[in-house]
Amino acid sequence: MHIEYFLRYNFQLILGAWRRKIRVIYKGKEKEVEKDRVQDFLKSIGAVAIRVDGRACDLSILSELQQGATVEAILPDEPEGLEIYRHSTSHIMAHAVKELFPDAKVAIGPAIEDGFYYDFDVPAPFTQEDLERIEQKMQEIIKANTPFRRKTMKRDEAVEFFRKRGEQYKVELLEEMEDDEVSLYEEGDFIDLCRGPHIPSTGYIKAFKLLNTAGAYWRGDERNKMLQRIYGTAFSDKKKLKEYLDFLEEVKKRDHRRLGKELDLFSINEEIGPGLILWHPEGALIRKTIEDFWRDEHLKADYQLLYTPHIAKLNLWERSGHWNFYRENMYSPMEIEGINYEIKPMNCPFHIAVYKSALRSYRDFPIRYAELGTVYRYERSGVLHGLLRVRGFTQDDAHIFCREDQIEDEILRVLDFTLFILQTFGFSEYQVYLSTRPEKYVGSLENWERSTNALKLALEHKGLNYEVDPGEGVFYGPKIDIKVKDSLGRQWQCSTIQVDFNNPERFDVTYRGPDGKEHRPIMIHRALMGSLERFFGILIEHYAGAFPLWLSPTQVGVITVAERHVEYAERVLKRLKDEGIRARGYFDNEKVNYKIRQASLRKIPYLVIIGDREVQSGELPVRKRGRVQSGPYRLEDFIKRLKEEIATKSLELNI
RNA sequence: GCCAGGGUAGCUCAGUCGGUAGAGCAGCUGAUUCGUAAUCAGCAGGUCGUGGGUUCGAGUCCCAUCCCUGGCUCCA
Repeated sequence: MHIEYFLRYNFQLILGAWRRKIRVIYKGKEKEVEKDRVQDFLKSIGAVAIRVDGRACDLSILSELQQGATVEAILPDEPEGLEIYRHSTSHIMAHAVKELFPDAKVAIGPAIEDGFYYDFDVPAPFTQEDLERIEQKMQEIIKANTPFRRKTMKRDEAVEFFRKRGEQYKVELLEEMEDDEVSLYEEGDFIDLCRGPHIPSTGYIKAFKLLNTAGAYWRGDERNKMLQRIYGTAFSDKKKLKEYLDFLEEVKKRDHRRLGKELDLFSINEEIGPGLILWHPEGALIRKTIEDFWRDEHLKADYQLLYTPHIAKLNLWERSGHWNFYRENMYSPMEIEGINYEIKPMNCPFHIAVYKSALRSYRDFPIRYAELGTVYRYERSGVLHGLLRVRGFTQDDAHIFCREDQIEDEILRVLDFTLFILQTFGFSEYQVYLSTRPEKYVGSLENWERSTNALKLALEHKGLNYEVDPGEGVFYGPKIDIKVKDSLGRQWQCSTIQVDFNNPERFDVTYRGPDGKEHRPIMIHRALMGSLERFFGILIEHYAGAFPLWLSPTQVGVITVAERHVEYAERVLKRLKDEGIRARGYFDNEKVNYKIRQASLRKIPYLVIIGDREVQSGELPVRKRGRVQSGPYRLEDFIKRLKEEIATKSLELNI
């Protein structure tokens, strides 16, 4: 898309050669534009800014351009243009807020992924009505079409300027800047410290909406004052804004907490405790199906399955370093017979203990231990969120013990395995991140170097594009994180693969090498789905509650028309169940429509309705989820098709 | 943990100025035996999150506390 715009709108200014006229290449055609009219021309194609020799600038600098400069239009439809556009909208919002709340102090107001925000220091939080008033005021400012003007000031001068206006946050920002000279943007009565660039005038904004308010710490530090943040979004036209608002609606509809309740999949109970999940029968059935799949595939992939306890002596975590690094997020120890025990926050020490239960040889390698291990971590109350952020969850954990020269191969295997598992659930787009050494770490720099390289090599070998996340590694080693894209295009981090040189040392893990001497193995920690609870939440939203056949808790609904059909329908139901198909009968004395509605609300993939015709013909017409008719099929044929679709874990309903 | 909003029947929600708590769905009972997204009638269902206070009287006002929601911070 950017290429297209580049071709269509890229043009060159060659000043001097034509003095008054400028050669413009526009839509593939060369034409001359009066120098004075270039700005109008750019406006006519909707450019929000220009890129001069690759740097984004205001349109207004056209008059100062040097000879031979290459100028490219930045449009609001490309990422950089949209960012400028939204950033300008945040200024307009701040302007409106200052008009309505003159005592408000402004903090920062950047463009973000889907819009923008601005933080204010105000005595009372904004209400919904305030937002409406601010929106109104913004409309007025946009209608007035006031220009954004860039000004420059010496830094000290700017400090003085903002101090006089009582804008202490701007003063604080300025005082930490290195530059001698800073830029300010003035737009009507509003002036703000800003790097820019900005749109030429407020009238450029065609579609925006203020979305919500929230408290936010100044500079994101919880020791600082809590400011009031207003989130909003802006798009280059009303249609795109509407699409985005519709998307937000769809997100709401798919909310796993709502669907979890509607479909009776799980619940969280205040009396049990926040962040602790109760899996209801239908949710538990889905989980069982996922777990069976997971175990089968792990056995096929030469993993060995383990079960380990839920509590253990605290000194294990002291030894691993977790107590030191994550004490805040671990539950308080409990004293048993004078010794402190801890509910487990992770599984590794147990797997290490299994490893150490016998003398290991290099010939045994790689040793792959896998466990669906339930762990408990204390999460602060404000961060809990449905299934996505909980206090007790089950990791699909594994620890691979191997020699250093086996790391790359093992990582490659794990990568392939991960992608296979994720694809089975319909996640086919990924974003891969390589997280490197964090500020607080343990182990030698050399080990960090080597393990980071091993991860890098594996990724390159696999031909996966990845981004480096500097400093985001775990304290004991670097990691690869994989984010999947769901059916709404949202990204979720599930899989993580971590190299660990540290724990084998701390726990004195060894193996006997070909030389007959003791050596230190390395460990790879990995989780594919991450946490079953969280993954389930993501799946609910990904499928909007309409699970593919193999995962559906009820796969077939059998509905009778009248009481006289029940006997036959019972036989059909039993036959389906005997074949291992999760079928459910709707035989109560209700109208067909009512029973179809009940089953449809449950998002059951296939329904068969049994009336006189079916009893007589012995054939079953099938109603697919989404009101599509299929068939009719003989019962045996229907069963065969169901089994086929379940076995292949098809994402679509194919019958 | 912090800022804000919220918590009323199993679910979704109404409840005016402080005056003795209401609807739809679900549940139960009965009638109806019906052909592709809600048949009709009746019945039952509540310490208004919890604890305290103000008041003749609190779902409503005040305080505390728990939980939920949106963010912030955090996430082995």
